[in-house]
Amino acid sequence: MKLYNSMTRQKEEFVPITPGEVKMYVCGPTVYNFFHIGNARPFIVFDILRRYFEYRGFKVNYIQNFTDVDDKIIKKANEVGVSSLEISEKYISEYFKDADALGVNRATHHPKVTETMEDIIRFIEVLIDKGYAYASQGDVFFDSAAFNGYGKLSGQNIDELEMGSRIDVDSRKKHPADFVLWKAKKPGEPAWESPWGEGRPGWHIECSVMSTKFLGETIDIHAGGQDLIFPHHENEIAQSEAYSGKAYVNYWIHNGYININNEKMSKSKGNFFTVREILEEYDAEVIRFFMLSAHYRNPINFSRDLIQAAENGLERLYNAKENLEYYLEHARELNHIDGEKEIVDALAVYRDKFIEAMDDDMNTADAIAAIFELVRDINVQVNSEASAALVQYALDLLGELTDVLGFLSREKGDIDAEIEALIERRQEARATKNWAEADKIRDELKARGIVLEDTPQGVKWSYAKK
RNA sequence: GGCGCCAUAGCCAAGUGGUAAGGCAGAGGUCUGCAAAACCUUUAUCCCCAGUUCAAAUCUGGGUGGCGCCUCCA
Repeated sequence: MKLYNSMTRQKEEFVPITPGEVKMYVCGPTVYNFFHIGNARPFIVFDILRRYFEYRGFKVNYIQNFTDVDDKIIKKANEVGVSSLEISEKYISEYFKDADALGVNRATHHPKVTETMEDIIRFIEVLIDKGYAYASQGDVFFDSAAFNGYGKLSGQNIDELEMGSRIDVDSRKKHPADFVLWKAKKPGEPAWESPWGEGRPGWHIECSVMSTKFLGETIDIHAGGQDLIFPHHENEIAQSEAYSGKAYVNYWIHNGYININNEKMSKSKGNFFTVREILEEYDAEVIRFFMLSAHYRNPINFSRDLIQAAENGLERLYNAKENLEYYLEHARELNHIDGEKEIVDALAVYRDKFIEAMDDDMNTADAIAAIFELVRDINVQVNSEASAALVQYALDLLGELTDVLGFLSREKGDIDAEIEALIERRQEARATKNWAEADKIRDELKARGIVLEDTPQGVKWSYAKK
């Protein structure tokens, strides 16, 4: 499999540190609010990367942190008048509600900063001992000039950064690019005991520590949004490589933004939609489909029209699945597959196309195209005349591929007796060519969210779109 | 000022050297009591200019337009 590595700026063959295993870390949310569609992109996209690795037989150790100590959490807590711990715990549980709803699988571990404090302090002590960090009045700074690879990920030259052009530089810093590892306590802030007095960790140090703690000093993949490249990931590299003397990450993977009217969706601009509000209108799989219909590194513009188009596209996939299920129940001749081997072989080609696309830097757009081509072939070749064995094969193959992308997981379930009776009554009306009555019942069911379709084998029902 | 990304049909979007995947929307048709689903047909020479090459959407240079990072941000 090839992955685009932000460090080398090219696609590279993925070679895991340990054969058959993937150690990956994804920067998680700062929990002070509901997350928006833009935040959801890395969660979804890297969940797919993980699923794909698992599909290909890798064991994946997947770590995603919660930043539960942070300026914004403290600010929110003060506004609401509760402790910052109450805020962070609340939004961790809200995070899981939305992420679960989106079908994002839970990470192997979801470590929190508050649970990693001792490790963080020990890590900073090592950096000071090694001469990469210095303390000043209860704060600890990383000495960026002491680490000679600073800027290698972002391509920034340490002396050409416009440091201080937008915010004032702390006069205690030796170099403007130095960043804080530990912040001394200010009044009204949560704090932990440390060798430098009471305080709390800076933002960048936590990811270095948690990644090292759970995955080791060198890991396979570190992922996140492109906006984390500088300074967050750059700083992580400096901290971790200064600490261990080893390469921190083999493959840096960054997703593109979600835009609105061609501008980055962000909390500070206020041009965002929360996942919570979009889920009220659309099924979670529609959001997945929407995000995966473009390559993960390209920006996606968000709009209702595009979500609507995604919903329509997804429906085509569901129709194919439901038609197959219907054939399976109503197939006239079962279990002899004479003359069908060629069809089976033809369908299997789409699995190869799917894998080829995913192997190429997770090209989900091409992978989805392969699924659509599979569906076209299924619709042409597999019908009510097909053997049950062939129908089952097509259904399994479609399920296999869509599972990797998290589509088509919705099951129909059973229909209730009252609806069933109405369908029966309509069938009787149709038998006597009482079309007015039949159409009236069909309209009534549609109003109740049940869509009927007449097929040569009988009537097929499905749920109306959300 | 430094670093970087993008520009393909009405819309979305793959394709990164050999004469343009897929989806949505639209039009026509087949099937159907009607509808739906499905199938068939139909819609592009790839922002502009110059260059390299037998051959470029794909490489190089120069434009134009848009976006991002350099402060917290997925």
